[in-house]
Amino acid sequence: MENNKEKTEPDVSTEDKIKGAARIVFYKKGFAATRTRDIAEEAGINLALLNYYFRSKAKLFEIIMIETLSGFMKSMVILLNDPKTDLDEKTGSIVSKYIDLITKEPEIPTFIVTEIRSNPGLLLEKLPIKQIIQHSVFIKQYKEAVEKGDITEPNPLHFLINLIGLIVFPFIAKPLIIGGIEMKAQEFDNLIQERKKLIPVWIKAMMSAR
Amino acid sequence: MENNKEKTEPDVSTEDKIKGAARIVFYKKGFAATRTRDIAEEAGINLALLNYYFRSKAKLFEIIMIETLSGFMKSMVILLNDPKTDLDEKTGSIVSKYIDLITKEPEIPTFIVTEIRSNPGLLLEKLPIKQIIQHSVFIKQYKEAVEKGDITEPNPLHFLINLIGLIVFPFIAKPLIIGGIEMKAQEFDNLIQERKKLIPVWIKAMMSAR
DNA sequence: GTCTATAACGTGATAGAC
DNA sequence: GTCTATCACGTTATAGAC
Repeated sequence: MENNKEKTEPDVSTEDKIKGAARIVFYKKGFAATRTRDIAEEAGINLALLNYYFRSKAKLFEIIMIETLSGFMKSMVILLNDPKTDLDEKTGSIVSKYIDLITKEPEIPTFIVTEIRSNPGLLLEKLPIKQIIQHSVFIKQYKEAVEKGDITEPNPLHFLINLIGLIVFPFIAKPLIIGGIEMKAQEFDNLIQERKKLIPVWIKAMMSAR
Repeated sequence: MENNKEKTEPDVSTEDKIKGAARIVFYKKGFAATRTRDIAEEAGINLALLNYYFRSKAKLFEIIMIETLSGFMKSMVILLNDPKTDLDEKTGSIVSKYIDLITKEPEIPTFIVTEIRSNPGLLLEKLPIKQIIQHSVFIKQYKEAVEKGDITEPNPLHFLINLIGLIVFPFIAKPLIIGGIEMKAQEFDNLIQERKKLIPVWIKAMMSAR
């Protein structure tokens, strides 16, 4: 029912049309390579309206950036702080949740990576990752598992980097995989779906390796 | 002896000064966000010289891009095709080689990822990844290991994605790690050095998990 | 709120003197 | 080969009519 492009949607506000279009274009091309004309055209509106609703290209970008980042992190924080799930369940739900999420919007990881490079300061003020992760249920459970000997790697940062990396990296490297090996888009999707089952198994094996 | 910035180097050709500066600026900012003036300034030469030696910004970029890509892939192809090493040794040498390489030039992975997004066609003509990898010694050895039951995951693509991802992802996510967790640069380097020993162990555990 | 027209500016590239 | 000066163009942003 609401599955169509913005252009054919009748009852969305102009402001939201612009934001939707900005998301599409910024995700695909990044800030520097995006022209405000691209956004206006994608939104099906006049160029001047962009500056009427948002003051500038930079301001519009910042809004998209912050929304994207916080939207992306939100599920992570919630899942890591769930007291009702153990470590294995947390791994499984994060893998499943994020592979689905990124499959729907595959450009997001590369977008975040490229744009944070040119603006590293923006996020660390806006997103209090540190506090949330350091006092999370996950960290507590991780330390317990290390003490019990279920996990051999004492540093939870390796765990998180590996988990997120195994999920996200194929999407970041997608053009290289597709292009380098002449893979069809459908085959790539299958590969990703396979990983949904494999990554939790891999993670468990890795972190208890000796 | 030759450890200084280009600016103070006496006896490098102007052409090489420009290429060196272009590498630095393109790596850091990407094609779209780079101004030819930035490169000229970094090289300590006049802007007009850039167009004298290289026809345009795009042409200069293409040279840097191709040199970077082929330089980055070269070691991989060689190591994967070495008939004298087994799978474990290949893993170890690739991890060690690439962590050292990227530690020296940490911006390369993000540079490749971001710039290939806007120019996916460029590389797949220039780099015959497919042929080289499909007929590699590595593939042969991998299939043998699967048949012997040493490896449970039948698809070598997962192996390669995981291996490269575990190596490269921390560098790509570096601003997030450093910023998000308020890590010092030195601590990050230590983390990376730890991974040099850990990744081979992890990979072995992952790929023989059941 | 939305449009057209245009100002203001930045950037890639070149002409031409040395 | 190297420089200064400048052109030509694309892009962001705004003024002002509707």
